[in-house]
Amino acid sequence: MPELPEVETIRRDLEECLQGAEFRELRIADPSVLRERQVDPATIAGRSLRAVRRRGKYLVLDVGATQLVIHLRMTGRILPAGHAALPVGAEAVRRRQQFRFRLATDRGEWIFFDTRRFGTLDLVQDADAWFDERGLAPDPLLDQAAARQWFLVHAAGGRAIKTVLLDQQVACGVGNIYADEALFRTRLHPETAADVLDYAQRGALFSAAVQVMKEAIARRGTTTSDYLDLNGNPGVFRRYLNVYRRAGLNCRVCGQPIQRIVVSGRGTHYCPTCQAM
DNA sequence: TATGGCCTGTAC
DNA sequence: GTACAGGCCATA
Repeated sequence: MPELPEVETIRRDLEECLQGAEFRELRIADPSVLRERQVDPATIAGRSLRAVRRRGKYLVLDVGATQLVIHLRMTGRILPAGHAALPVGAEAVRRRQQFRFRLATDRGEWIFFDTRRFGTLDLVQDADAWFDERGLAPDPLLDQAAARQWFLVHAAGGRAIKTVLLDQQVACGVGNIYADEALFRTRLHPETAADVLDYAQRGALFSAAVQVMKEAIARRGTTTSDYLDLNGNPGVFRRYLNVYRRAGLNCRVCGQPIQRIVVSGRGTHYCPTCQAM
């Protein structure tokens, strides 16, 4: 599922192929994709793409007065129209709602394809203000010092540290894969209460999260099942994972089997020896 | 602060 | 047939 490294990979590719492109049409095929509508979708026609930005797991297409805020959630993909990974024929008809919106430009057409239809599109005037209103944390890569300070202050309370790490108001961009990996690297048990950690431990956890996400970007992200980049290719960071979806396999550090538990409703993977409570 | 709902494809 | 994948939001 796309987390910060996967979204950043898509952002870079989009920037490379679409920066300066002129938009012709934004066609909403599945109305449920569109949440916030501060701007009429018709107004993007004839405008050119100024920049492609990202904050956490949100992608932002900046068209001047309009900002298209895209969230891929679990199964969202952005692919060129006609790509082999898209269903065709009767299958495409059956799954037409999964073609959630289309973006036609003078450089071709792109499809937001989303099997489970959890993804969202918000049309807003000022994406950063919109994120701030929702309490989203600063981006840990774009604004590392501010995000670190924010994390030190907000990673508190009696919640499990894994839950806190997944809270986008505390550390934005971290999802289930990189939360488990950052906790492993910091040798923290995922159910440790956040407020028993001192500032040094919180800082180390933040650094581990940033580090593992940077390494993942260098490998174009992690594909476990659904994620594909803009060209339809998977990310290859999966082979460097230490714990995520490795339950029953041996820990690469101590050789003991990796365990799977559920923490706030999510599959959580850790080494009981390296990450003793 | 914790849970259920949103969704559908895949694996047992 | 059932469990599971899980980011985010609404609700209790």
